Amino acid sequence: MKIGTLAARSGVSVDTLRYYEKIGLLPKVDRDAGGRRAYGETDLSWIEFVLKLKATGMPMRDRIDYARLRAEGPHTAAARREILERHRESLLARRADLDACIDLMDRKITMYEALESENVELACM
Amino acid sequence: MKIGTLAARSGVSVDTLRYYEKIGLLPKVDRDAGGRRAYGETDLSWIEFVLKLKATGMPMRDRIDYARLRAEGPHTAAARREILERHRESLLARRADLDACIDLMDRKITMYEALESENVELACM
DNA sequence: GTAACGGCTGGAGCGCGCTCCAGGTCAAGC
DNA sequence: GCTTGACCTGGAGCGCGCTCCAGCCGTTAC
Repeated sequence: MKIGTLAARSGVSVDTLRYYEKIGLLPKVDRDAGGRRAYGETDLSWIEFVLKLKATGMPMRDRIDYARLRAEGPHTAAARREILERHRESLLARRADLDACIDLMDRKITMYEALESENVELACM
Repeated sequence: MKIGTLAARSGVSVDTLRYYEKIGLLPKVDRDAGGRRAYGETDLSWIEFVLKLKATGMPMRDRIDYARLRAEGPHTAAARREILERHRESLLARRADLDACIDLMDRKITMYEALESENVELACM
């Protein structure tokens, strides 16, 4: 699969794919006879996984570290697992924050409802 | 309270506080005799609230919209409530994404554990 | 009185994560 | 064979959200 196809299938632009390769987020990929990047299905799954890590807020440097370890081979498995475990912890913390903020939204919304129905004045909304 | 005190108490830098005022995230504040910004406790609570909105991913433009409505007065309460309700919905969606990603981390971590203990080879980690 | 500090303004600079461009090569369709 | 278009590289540019700076003024401590 050529870079345009991968871009279409992954939703990542061609320029961004080349940029990701440059910074080490994607492995150096094989080239065809004409020097063009030739991707496989594995590359697509990898990008999709990396996008998930990104979407859940894993910092760029951790994603790059993880990618580098993956490129180095199977003997880095333990280090990769550690990165994922740290990320898992941060996700749990973020979920707790999110829950607290959802509660806050609920309380604020309730205050606004009270304010609208009773015509009460409240400071600092 | 002067801007340096507010910066220390809110954890937001002096420069950033002035920047926030410039873009409308903080209301135009009263000045003392010497032309310096004089903040009250209400300003601090407002900043803390805005930081929470930021921390949970409310886009800058929504925060600014909300701040503008707040500055306009109590008759904008309904519009402000709507912004909070939209944000609440997005937080619920984000929590669902987060849960899915935590599951994914758990599965990947389990795969790594299997890989380490059984010395099995797995593609695309 | 004076030095030092904190605040003021307007505007430039910066780091991140792309995004775009010039100028070229290569290959597939007609 | 020629056109068209996708791909190549290296490097410049950009928008966001600050962050820093010059040059100035007022207040506070000694």
